[in-house]
Amino acid sequence: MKTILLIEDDAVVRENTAELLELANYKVLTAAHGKIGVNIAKTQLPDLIICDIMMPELNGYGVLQILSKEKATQQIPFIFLSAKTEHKDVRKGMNMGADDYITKPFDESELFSAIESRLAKVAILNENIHTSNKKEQIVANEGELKTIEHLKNYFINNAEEHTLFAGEVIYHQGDNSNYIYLINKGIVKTYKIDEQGKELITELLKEGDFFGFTSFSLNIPHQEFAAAIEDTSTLRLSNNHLKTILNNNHDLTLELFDYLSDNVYEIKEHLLEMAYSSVRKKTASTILQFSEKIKKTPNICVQILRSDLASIAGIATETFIRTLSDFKKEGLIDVDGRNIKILNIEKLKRIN
Amino acid sequence: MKTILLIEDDAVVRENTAELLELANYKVLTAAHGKIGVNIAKTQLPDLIICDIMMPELNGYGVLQILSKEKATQQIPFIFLSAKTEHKDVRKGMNMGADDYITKPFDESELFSAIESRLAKVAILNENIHTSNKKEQIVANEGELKTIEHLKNYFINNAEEHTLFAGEVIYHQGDNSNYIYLINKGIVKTYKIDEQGKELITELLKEGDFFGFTSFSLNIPHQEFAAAIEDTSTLRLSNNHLKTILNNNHDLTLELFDYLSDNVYEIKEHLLEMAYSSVRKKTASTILQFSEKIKKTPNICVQILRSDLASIAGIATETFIRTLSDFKKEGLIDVDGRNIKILNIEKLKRIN
DNA sequence: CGCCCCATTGATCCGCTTCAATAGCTGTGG
DNA sequence: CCACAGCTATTGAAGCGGATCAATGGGGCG
Repeated sequence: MKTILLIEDDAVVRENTAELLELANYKVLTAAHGKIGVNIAKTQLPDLIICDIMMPELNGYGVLQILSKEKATQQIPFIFLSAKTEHKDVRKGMNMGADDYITKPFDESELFSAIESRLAKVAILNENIHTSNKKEQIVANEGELKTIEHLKNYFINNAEEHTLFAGEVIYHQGDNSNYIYLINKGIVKTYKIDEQGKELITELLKEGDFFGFTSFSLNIPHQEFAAAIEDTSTLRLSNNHLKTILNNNHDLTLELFDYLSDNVYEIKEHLLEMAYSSVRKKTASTILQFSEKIKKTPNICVQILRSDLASIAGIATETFIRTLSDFKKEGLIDVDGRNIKILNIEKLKRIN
Repeated sequence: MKTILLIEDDAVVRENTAELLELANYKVLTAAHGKIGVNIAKTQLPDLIICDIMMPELNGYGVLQILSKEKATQQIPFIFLSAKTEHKDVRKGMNMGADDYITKPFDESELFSAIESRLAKVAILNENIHTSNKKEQIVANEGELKTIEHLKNYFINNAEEHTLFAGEVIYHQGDNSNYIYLINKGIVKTYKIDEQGKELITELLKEGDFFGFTSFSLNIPHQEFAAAIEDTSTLRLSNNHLKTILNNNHDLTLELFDYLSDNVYEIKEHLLEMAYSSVRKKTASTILQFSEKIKKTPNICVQILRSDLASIAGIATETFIRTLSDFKKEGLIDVDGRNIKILNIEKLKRIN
């Protein structure tokens, strides 16, 4: 019988869910908050953990972080439980290494399918480890790249390094697309230029991000520009090379597909904001996004031109600066030269 | 030795390219415009055709159309040659059944790699036809779905039909995403709603389009709404079912990947316009896009609410209508009830 | 030390949204 | 078959938000 650890602060949800799981013939351990959860996880080593995100004492992210540091607990499948809220929270969790997540309220079928699929994955993984010592060697080649993390490793070992100075253009709109890039170090913007020469930044990319996808089967040239915002090192692999890899690694292909659709949603979010939001909102969410994304030091936007920030927001540089000044007067941020420090993150998020 | 037919009106380009190809040991036939090209193709049955898009007499699309109607010529690989121009033109060509395209100016390596890869595909195809009569039966199942067209057929035969009245919502933001949809008949919009309740249409989908992708490996809920604009029939297949199919059909997965990245570019284009274009431009390109996309009768926008059009453009309904009135006065369009008829398509495209 | 690029602030102007009122269309029920 | 309700299209007027042009201030790099 499989053991499941359920960490959830709301007693009602906790008990209902536990009951459900027991009916489904799992052994259930429960914890009312993160700290207890971590202790149980370490001592009992359950087969799977389901964990709420918003909790007092120690929240879900913290639990995941602690457990993923220890060898004994790091490979236990971890499923987040969250209210139907920001997509971003989810991605944050996934980036930290969660395996799946379920939104509250959920029905049984969702819950069980998530659990089963995660347990099944572990089973397959174990089997592979036991049966295939030979394969281990291939992992270093292109035989067995299951996840995007594997692909990143492959890039590090096999791709061509390409270093760029701040401001240098990586590709132009209309260039043939021959490479897929992974950022090794630095920040890159992809942008478009309209007929009047105004620049709009469509994506900001940092260490660990891929870019440069157009099409695998066709010779479609790039539809946008890419340039380094600061000194940057990229790893690039030819389109065809990557295609060969994908041909041998179906799971990876599906992961990349997900990566891309995630991307689509982010851009659509941007689209909505672009269409209807006030300059105040655009400004606020641009600095929030940038500081969150780049995160050298928390809550600070550093070393980026005002004009670049403005062209993420899609507004005039002067307007952007004016709004910054307003925010400063209102005590929401502090400006020190080129750096912007966020003082009141909550109020900034609530701006409309 | 393989024979290549080159159809190109510009004598310089034609001769240079022909020379290149001959050096590479192909037999080359040349034609100075579409009509000659079609004749040569029918009589000589080359192994591959390279054809310019913009030509006098009969343009590239026409050539492709004619040749794809005849059994003898329809399976000859067809590569378009085009100036580095609108992405859209390319997609148009691909939809009509071209196999690849090359942008001018090109270098030899591009040209040869395109040719080789197409010739290789044909070789594989032939081999399959000769060696595998058994497989033929499987094609009807889920064994061998190589292209998106195959997938569409599969949907028609296996997916659950779902009919909707105009205005009916297909899924809400926050809903769990369990299905992938193919539109059988009708028009669907996907849209987002901002905090003030304003609606922005992120995509318009018609017969033959897929939508509803979120993630294959995770339980990510929909991040937008989808609703029928007119009475619509969709075919839907569960996420897991599609995933199973993709697991068995790698080529199809790559095609879907391309389909999605194509999508990304379209949305980014929209983003740029949203950010910096005037209302006149937004209005013009909205009606152009809609009439082109929906194309019941050429150059007419029919049966769509003004408010829907305005929320593609991302502007107020009143502003949209006002701009329509202006266009009418300027003789660019004609308005008849809910219908909009485009009179001067060129001028409309040039609006800024 | 000086130049140049970038940040900042001011003033003006116009395009677009919003609110409001009216006209036109469509479908439903008596 | 007509009348009325409810929705959609259209036009008008007013007010404001943001772009643009222009000028000044500041900081880093050669």
